[in-house]
Amino acid sequence: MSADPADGTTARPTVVPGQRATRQRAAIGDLLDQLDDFRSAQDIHEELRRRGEGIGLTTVYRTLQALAEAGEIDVLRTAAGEASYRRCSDTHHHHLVCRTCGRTVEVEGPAVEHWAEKVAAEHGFAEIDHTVEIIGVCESCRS
Amino acid sequence: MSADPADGTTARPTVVPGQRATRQRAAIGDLLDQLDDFRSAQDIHEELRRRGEGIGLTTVYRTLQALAEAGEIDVLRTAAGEASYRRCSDTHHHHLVCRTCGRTVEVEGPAVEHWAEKVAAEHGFAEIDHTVEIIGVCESCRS
DNA sequence: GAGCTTATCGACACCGGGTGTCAGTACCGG
DNA sequence: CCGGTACTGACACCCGGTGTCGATAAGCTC
Ligand SMILES: [Mn+2]
Ligand SMILES: [Mn+2]
Ligand SMILES: [Zn+2]
Ligand SMILES: [Zn+2]
Repeated sequence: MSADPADGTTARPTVVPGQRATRQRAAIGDLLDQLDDFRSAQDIHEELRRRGEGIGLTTVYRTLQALAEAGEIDVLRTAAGEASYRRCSDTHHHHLVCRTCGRTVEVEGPAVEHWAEKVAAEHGFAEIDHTVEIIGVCESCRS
Repeated sequence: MSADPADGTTARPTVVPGQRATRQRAAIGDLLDQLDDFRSAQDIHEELRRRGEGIGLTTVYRTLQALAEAGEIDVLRTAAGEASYRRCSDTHHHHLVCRTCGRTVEVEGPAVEHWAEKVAAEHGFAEIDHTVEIIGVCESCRS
């Protein structure tokens, strides 16, 4: 989970040169490790304050964005258009989310990946990116 | 394309009882028929005004939403979180969109549909819905 | 450890897409 | 042609998110 020892081989830009390790960033990182479904910036800010962390909402917004941009966490938009974040495994995957409780399962499928690339190529599109999310109601929410 | 004759079999609630046909709705519908990539409510409003239609932005927002909710048009969210609309074919499909010019191609694939259902079932999820969008750069935008 | 440079923080003003309100308008069934 | 009511749209407002900028504090140097 930590990073950047003296070896220059692992190109994990976890700590971009010039990036500082602050109490606030640590707090956000720790919290993300504990949560396991997608949460909005405001949720996270609220939870941190509840736990007694002094931290500003602006900081939470920007830190989450930076983490997302760095690929350390995943973002997805709720139906309302709000961004929500979650620390995921670092392999490519998609999400199966419960629309009631928010429970999230990481899923993957070569079938989709191939399909996406094939379809794009057939239409002359390049530099492809794709979003695939499945939303439904989980087992426990149905009882 | 039209609907609701006297037969009670086709449950196509295109014109919900109590819904009125107004000049504004007609104008929006006509414009949507002419455009063929995703446009925001503001784009559509602007274009209508340019063409001399007197119409309020609020009306455009609400009409597009209603059309989307009725399944008559598709919605998708831009990277900026803005909703954009397009009249599509009425069969289930997904989109291949150019991130430069917005050119849109409807695509479909049984492979993805099956995959989504299988994955959901495996994890005990029901009442599944899914979003699949492919974004890239189209051929002409690359030259 | 002190000093210094500079990334970061965060209160606050602000932005912009979208929504609630409500008085005025115009469909449309009778 | 009329009346009831769905619809319209100007306007105030909501709210997630961003720009600003003085205060703060990492972390490197000596
Ligand atoms: Mn994929
Ligand atoms: Mn599908
Ligand atoms: Zn659930
Ligand atoms: Zn293009």
